[in-house]
Amino acid sequence: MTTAAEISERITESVMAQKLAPGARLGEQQLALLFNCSRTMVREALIRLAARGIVTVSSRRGWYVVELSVNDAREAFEAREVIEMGLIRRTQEVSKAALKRLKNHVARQKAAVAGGDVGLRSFLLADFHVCLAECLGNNLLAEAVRDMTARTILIAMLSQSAQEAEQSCNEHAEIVKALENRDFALAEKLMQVHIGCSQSRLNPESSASDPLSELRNALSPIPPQFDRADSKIG
Amino acid sequence: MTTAAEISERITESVMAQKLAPGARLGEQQLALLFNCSRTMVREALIRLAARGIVTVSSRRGWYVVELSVNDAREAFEAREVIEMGLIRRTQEVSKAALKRLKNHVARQKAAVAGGDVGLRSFLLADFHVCLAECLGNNLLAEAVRDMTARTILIAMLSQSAQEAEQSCNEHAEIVKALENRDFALAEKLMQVHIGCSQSRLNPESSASDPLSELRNALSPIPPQFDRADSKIG
DNA sequence: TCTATCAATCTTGCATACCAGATTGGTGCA
DNA sequence: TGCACCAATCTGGTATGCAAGATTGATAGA
Repeated sequence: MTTAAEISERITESVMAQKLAPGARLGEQQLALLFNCSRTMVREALIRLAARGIVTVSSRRGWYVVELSVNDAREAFEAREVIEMGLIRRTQEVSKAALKRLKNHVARQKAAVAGGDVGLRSFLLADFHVCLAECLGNNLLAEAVRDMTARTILIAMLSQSAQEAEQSCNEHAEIVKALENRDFALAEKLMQVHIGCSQSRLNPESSASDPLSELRNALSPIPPQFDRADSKIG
Repeated sequence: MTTAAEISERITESVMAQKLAPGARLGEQQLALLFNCSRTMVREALIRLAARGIVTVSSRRGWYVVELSVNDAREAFEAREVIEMGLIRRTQEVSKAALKRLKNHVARQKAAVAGGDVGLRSFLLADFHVCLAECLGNNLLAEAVRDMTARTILIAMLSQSAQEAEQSCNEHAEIVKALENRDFALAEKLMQVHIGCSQSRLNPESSASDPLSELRNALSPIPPQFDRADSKIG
């Protein structure tokens, strides 16, 4: 059996690892089978995730990973900027232990980027921000950052390229370095640029509030050079 | 019947109105009776509230309004400062409609302070901060502010005096005025002082993580001048 | 051939029943 | 009198069952 907490954690992590796309269906019965538990447990997990803005339920139709509107997207990025920059701004010192933890985290990110496990890479790059909030001494805001980071991932679903991931990772390293040098103004500025970058990489036509977005995207016309001539089918 | 959303809203509002003290018991059966619905609905509401940090459950003992530790208290106030100051800082303009709404809200606060309804007064003074976040254009952060404001209320349970309420209200008015004058730096500073004030008014011996706090408080020795001689009982 | 209607099926909504741990009050023994 | 043990009861934990809305596919009529 699996507890509701475990189920919701697994789902959150899968979202952060980009293993669950926006709009993905989360059937109660399916999940109950998968986690070998009753629908009650699954429902409890989904209700929690709904309260955190990760999933939504459409009455008697099903549970789905949220699909954010462009305004939702703006709010999520703004929220992260406000919280993460604000946390750095009011920091006066970062403990040795915290710095060590952060450096360690960046090292793991580097390894994941080099290793090529896209899921792990995506998760760690997002989790860094949660880790940072914890290291700056506020678990309450760290939880908020977790939810909001998950949301921003659900927008930027255009899977990050290896190159972009490496840049992200480097920016994280620079932020930690600035914190170590007690140059908090720089750290704050770096964070602003870092979050701004993710946001600017957004594909403005993607997702949005259009319930057909997924289909539209999947069925978009194929460029000539990849046409049937090069396909094995047909 | 009552829906889970309504139940959780009612409980949140009661907390904000200081009608539910930290540590207050929320029995499933009791609530089901009160709201004329099944325990399932009540549980759903409580699970949501738990995800938002308003209530906790002690296994097979019961649900309770959260009692925050001193560190939780620090984090909650810090979180509010970060979010609310950050939101103001990045504001470049407040729409006419938003200003009107804010002024209207302050007027309602004034009326409540004058009127003497302690519950309504407490609720409105807290709700102002949620309203402000909404007016500054971020509903996601507004929801976060709601939860965190509720938490700070659960710390400062030493019911605010009428005088303090009036001061709070005046500070809100000043913040709105600064926003109207586009003096966002001033507004940010005023907000910092305002939140700092609530925090500094904390009674350091209150609540904390002591499970006996409520009893301890209720059974604290009675000062001589209010002793049995003046009591009708005995 | 196209469309409108209906039935079968799938999925959540909600209540209830039963289980197990925690608490409390009582009882008997030292 | 005080303590330890036990049983009754209270409370949440979990599963299950049935109801009802939504969807989909089939069928019959135009």
